[in-house]
Amino acid sequence: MPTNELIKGTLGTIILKLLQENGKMYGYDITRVVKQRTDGKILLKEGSLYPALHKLLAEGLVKTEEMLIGNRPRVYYSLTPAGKKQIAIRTEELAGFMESIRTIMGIQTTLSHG
Amino acid sequence: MPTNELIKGTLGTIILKLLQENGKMYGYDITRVVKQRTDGKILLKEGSLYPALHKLLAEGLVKTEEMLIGNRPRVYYSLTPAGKKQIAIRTEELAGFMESIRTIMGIQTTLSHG
DNA sequence: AAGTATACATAGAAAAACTATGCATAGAAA
DNA sequence: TTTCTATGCATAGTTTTTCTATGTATACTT
Repeated sequence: MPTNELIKGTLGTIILKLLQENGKMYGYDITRVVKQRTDGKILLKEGSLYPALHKLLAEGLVKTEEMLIGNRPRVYYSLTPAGKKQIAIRTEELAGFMESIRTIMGIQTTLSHG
Repeated sequence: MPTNELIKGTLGTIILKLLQENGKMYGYDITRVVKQRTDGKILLKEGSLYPALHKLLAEGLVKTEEMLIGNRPRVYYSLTPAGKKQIAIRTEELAGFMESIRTIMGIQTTLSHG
């Protein structure tokens, strides 16, 4: 029950969200998207990513589909129904947590308003 | 070098920020302020708080001042010059990280604009 | 031929927060 | 007066997460 635990499990939530957007993705793909979307600020390591994916799989939140591209194996991940449900829950949890942190820290969000 | 590590160390940053605002605080005090400011969403446990305070102390970012209230010991923490410098650095780091997460997750911030 | 990018994986280390204790004072409720 | 709750500090040990460091292998580029 991660009521607290100051944000742990963020990576799992990020992965679920990306799968929701893109339908199916494979590991290497995810690292690139995260890197690109964060201007290189968040660099996922294989040692973080693959265990996180395996955990989501064990939890039944994602499923896999293996295929060969040429001679190279590739494992696509996509959401299960349970995974789809989890996204709303986790996103809200994460948003709420970040809102709390912002309240404490007095952090302003970068806004282009017009 | 916590370039990545998905937000670990947030607690230390929170503590520094609260000390900056309030000048000096003691442990139990901090748990109450955090609870209050986050509407009970973040509940610091002693097992998290005191080790975090001790670590900040060991890093030279805070200093202590012990006193007795009646017969009860109380340990006040306040910022050292090094601690004051750290706040800007860590706050920016945390803000940048949260901005990245928001970008990935597509989280909207609650705004009252007019 | 060598280097870089792609692609998956795991073992072991490190860090952070947690649970569960322990001790003790103080005030309120029963 | 006893018990419960709040205050106040502390640590030992566990769990979780991410990391570093490897290992294997294909594919493309130079």
